[in-house]
Amino acid sequence: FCQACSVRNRAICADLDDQEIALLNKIGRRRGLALGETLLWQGDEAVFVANVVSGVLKLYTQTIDGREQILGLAYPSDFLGRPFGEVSPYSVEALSESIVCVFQRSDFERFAEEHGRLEHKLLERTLGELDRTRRWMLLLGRMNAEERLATLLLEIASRTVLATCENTGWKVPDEFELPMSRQQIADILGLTIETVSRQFTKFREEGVIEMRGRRDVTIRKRDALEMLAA
Amino acid sequence: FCQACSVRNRAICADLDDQEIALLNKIGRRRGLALGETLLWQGDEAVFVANVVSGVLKLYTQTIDGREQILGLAYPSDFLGRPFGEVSPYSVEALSESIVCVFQRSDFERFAEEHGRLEHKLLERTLGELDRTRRWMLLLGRMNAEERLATLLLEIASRTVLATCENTGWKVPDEFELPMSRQQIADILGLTIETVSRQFTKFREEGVIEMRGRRDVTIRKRDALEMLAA
DNA sequence: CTAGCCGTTTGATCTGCCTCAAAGACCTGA
DNA sequence: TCAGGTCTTTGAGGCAGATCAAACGGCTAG
Repeated sequence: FCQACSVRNRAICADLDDQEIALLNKIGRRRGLALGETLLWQGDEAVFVANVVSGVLKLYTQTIDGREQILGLAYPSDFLGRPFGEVSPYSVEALSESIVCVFQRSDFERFAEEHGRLEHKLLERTLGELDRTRRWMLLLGRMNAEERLATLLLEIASRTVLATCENTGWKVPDEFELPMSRQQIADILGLTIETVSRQFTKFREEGVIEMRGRRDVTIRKRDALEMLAA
Repeated sequence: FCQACSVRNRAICADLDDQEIALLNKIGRRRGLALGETLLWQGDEAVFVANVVSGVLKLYTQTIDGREQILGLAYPSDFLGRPFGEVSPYSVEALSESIVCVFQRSDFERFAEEHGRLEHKLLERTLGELDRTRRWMLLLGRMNAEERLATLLLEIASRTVLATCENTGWKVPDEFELPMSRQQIADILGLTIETVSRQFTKFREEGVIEMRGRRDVTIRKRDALEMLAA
C-alpha cells in the first residue's frame, strides 16, 4: 500500500493527496527483483516505468562489441523508465535484492496528464538527474583514475545516507558498503577493473580509506578525497 | 513577437494557444548574443531561463585547474537554464552570433505552474536531453578517439538539418559547417586538440570526409562513420 | 578440512593519447 | 600586399591506463 510505502514522502508521489494516492495505488504494483535480475532492456519497447522502493539498481548501455558503460545508479525513491518515449534507451539491472513499484507506461502517462503535481515532481526529478548526469560527464571526459574513484566514493557515501537514514539528521557517514563489484565500479568510471583495483590499493596504503573485506569501506581522510574530487 | 517566432512550433511553447502565448510574450524578451558572449555562469544564481531562437551555444563546466568539458550544444528551439534550482549548474556561451528568448526564472516558474501544457513540453524536452546526455557518457567512457569524432560528425550533421531546414523533408545533409573550433571539439569529446586534428587528417586521407577550409565538412563515406559510431 | 570456483590483486609489458615543440595555414587590418 | 595574430597541423617522445598473465583470497559444497 502506498500509505505505508517507505518512499512515500520522497518519491514523485510525495505531493499527491490521499485520494490521488488511492488512484495511483490501483494502477501500480510491487515487484521484487533478485540480485542480477533485469527490469528493463535497452532497445525494448518501453512498457514499464517504476519507482525504486528498496535496493540499488544500475542503468547501463553497451556497445556492439560488449563494452559496457554504467549511466547511473538508482536508489530508493528514484524513478526508472522512459515516459513519453517508445523504446527504453538503457537497460536496468538490480545490483542487490530490490523492490520496485511498477506501472504500465500508458497508465502512468494518463495519470500524469490528469495530475499536474505528479508531472511537476517528475520534472524536478528529471532536471536533477540531468544535472547529476552532466556532472558525471566531467568525470568521464577530464578526470584521471585517482580523481574518478575519489568522486565515486564520496558520491556513494552521500547517496547511501540519503537512501537509508531519511531523518536521522544530515550527517554523511564515513562507513558504507559498496553496492557493486570491482568490474561494475570500472564500468561506472570508464576504467578497467585492474586500474580500479590499483587505485583502491593506493588509497588504502595512503590511509585515505580503510577496508574490511572487499565491500566495506571507511573513509579516513575525507578532505583528501574531496580535494581530488573537486 | 512569439507569433512570428521561427521556433514557435518546435520550442516548449509549441502547444500553447494564442491567449497563453500572449501572456508568455509579456514576460519574455529577446536578447542577442555575440560570438563568445556568455549567457549563464556556472555557480551563479539561476536568474534566467531561455529558449534558443537562432545560433548555436555550448553548455560547459570546468575543473578548478581549468580543464573544460562541454556538456552539450544548444540549437534553435532548445531550452536553456535551470528551472526550480537555485544556482546554474553550468555555463552557457554562444558559439555563433545568437538570439535567445529570455525569461526571469521566477516569472517562468509561475507561468509553468499555471499552464500544465508548458510544463509537459518542458518535461518531454528534459527527458530527451537526459537520453542524449546519457548516450554521450558511453562515448566519453568507452570510445576511442576515432569513434568519438565519427559520432560527433554524425550528430552535428543531423542536428544541423533539424535546426535549419524545418520542413524541407527529412534528408540529413552530408555537407555542413562545424559550429566550433578544434579546441571546442576536443572539449566536447574529452580529447586534446592535437588528437582531434590528427583524426580529422586521418578521415580526410581515408576519403571518409572532405573539407573545404577548416569548418566546412562533407561526408563522403557515411557508412564508415556509422560503423564507427555504433 | 579441502577442492574448486570466482572475484580481486599484483606484476610486466604495451599502446593510444597526451604533452611539448615547432612549423604551417588562415584571417584581419594597415 | 604584407605583418602579425590566432588557430591548426605535424612531429617526437613520454606516460597513464589498457592489456595480458598469473597469483591470491574468500566462499561454498562435498
